[in-house]
Amino acid sequence: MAKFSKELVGATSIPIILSILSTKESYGYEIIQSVKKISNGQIEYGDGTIYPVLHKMEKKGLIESFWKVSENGRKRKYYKVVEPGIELLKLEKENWLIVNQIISKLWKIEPNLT
Amino acid sequence: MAKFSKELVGATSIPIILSILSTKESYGYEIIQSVKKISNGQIEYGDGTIYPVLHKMEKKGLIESFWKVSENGRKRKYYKVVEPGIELLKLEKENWLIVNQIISKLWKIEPNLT
DNA sequence: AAACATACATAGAACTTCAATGTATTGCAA
DNA sequence: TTGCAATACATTGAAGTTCTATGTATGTTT
Repeated sequence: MAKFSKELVGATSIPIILSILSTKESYGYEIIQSVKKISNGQIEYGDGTIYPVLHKMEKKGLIESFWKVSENGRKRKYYKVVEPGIELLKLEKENWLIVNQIISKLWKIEPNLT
Repeated sequence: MAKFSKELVGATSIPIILSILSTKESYGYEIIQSVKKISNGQIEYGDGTIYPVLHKMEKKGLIESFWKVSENGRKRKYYKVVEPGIELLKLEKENWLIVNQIISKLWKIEPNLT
């Protein structure tokens, strides 16, 4: 997969997916494409990564899924974020900013803040 | 422990410890105190967190340990970072900056990088 | 002497990761 | 028409990770 450590991937996959779904509902394959595009190819989730994470998020009540048929007849499992997911996303953002400040202080670089 | 998710803790513990050890050699208990101080109490590693991570880092050849006796007779296991650890720290920094930019773009926060 | 802080260690239950493998369907090139 | 690639979702399980709980030990303070 990508060059990032699995720890970093593990720590950011849910926040990233929640962010994408908070702008519009999407399906697994498209989410993979979105992340690849947004990261200029730096992050590339595999099937074995995205689907278990989506299933876990749904099980945790962060997102909901529903099937749709596209215009060419293709069946897709769409996901949309629900309230608990929105709340978690806010929390993840706050925490990320805090940790980023700590790390920036440690590394003597300017943290990015609003 | 702290309020951060274990994923975020897991993704940042090694880079943070490497950073601390890159400024001066230290021992477990002191590293815990340093991190707590730098983060204003936001991050608080427990014994069960810090020692397994230090052992893993040593096993991976990132750091080396040696015992010292302090002025009051107390034996302490000091750790110092070695070349592979320096290299990994550079990599972790780069990756963190990249991921931070991706996340910031996603969250519409202006990243401000050196 | 007891309590607390300091100091290091480990077990193991619970959880996580993701490559490998699977099934399925549509579009396109040969 | 066939074969391949892209699209699309799914699951297993080996390997790894997390961290509470518990342990031992020692110096300092009460």
